[in-house]
Amino acid sequence: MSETYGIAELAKEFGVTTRTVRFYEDKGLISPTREGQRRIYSPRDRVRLRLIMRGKRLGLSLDEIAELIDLYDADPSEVTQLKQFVDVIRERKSVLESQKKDIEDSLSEMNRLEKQCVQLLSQKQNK
Amino acid sequence: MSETYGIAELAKEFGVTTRTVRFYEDKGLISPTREGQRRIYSPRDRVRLRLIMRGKRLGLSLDEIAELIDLYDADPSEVTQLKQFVDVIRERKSVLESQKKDIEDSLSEMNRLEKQCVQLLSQKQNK
DNA sequence: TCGCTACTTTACGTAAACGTAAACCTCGCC
DNA sequence: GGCGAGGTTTACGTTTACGTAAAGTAGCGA
Repeated sequence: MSETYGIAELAKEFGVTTRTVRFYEDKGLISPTREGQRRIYSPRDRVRLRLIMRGKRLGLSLDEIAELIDLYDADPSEVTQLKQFVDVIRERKSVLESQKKDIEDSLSEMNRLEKQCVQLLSQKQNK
Repeated sequence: MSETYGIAELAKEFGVTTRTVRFYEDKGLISPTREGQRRIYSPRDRVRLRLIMRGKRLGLSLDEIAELIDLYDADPSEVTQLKQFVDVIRERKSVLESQKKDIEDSLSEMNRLEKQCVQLLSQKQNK
């Protein structure tokens, strides 16, 4: 029998409120079962929450995140579907690549700034 | 004498509406000069717009972007300020690093999915 | 002088992603 | 059997980042 989680437990683990977790359910991002009226979360729900959080860190909207999660779940049988599927994946990849470039540019600027500061500091300290 | 730009011109270049450009001015992110009542944008404003767009692609809020732009502009004279400055930069760097990791994870998942699809496709095609 | 185009201010509207408050279960414990 | 902790639904409130409409202005060509 596999592990289950309560709402407070998951909320705490991911650093959000229970309201947020319920909100994601409203949006169809997770679908816990019920035990009476209480929500019971499966490991699968937990994985989804992890995906949601990563999406948010990358600046995606909940709608975009939903589409991505569907990507993981989908199981395209038709060849046509499969081809569309590949297109979506490549689309997504190119977005990620350009985002990666943005980050690398930002990082090298930050490194430059840091270097300047450290140098300035050593100058001021040594006089 | 250096180049200037009109609002429609810049809006078009960055793929946003003029409303958006004015909104950023409202938020203090850019400050064009005026020629009569019309806004005149400098190359500096243009650079800032570029920074704003990159920030948005990385999922930052306009407030966060404002802070980052201040980072570039700031010219800390005091040693104490300089040290704080370095702290802020390192903070920012660590956020970027973890974002980079998220992206790389996403990318490898996409690659895995793509591979699966392509393989499935070739199976179906060859039967 | 008219009319067009591009720009302006003012202001109300909206979608997303929750926050917050109210009022109601229900389970375990003293 | 009361009650406190933790969960639930319902619903209105809030912030961010603009959209959109109205009404005015300024320059420019016919």
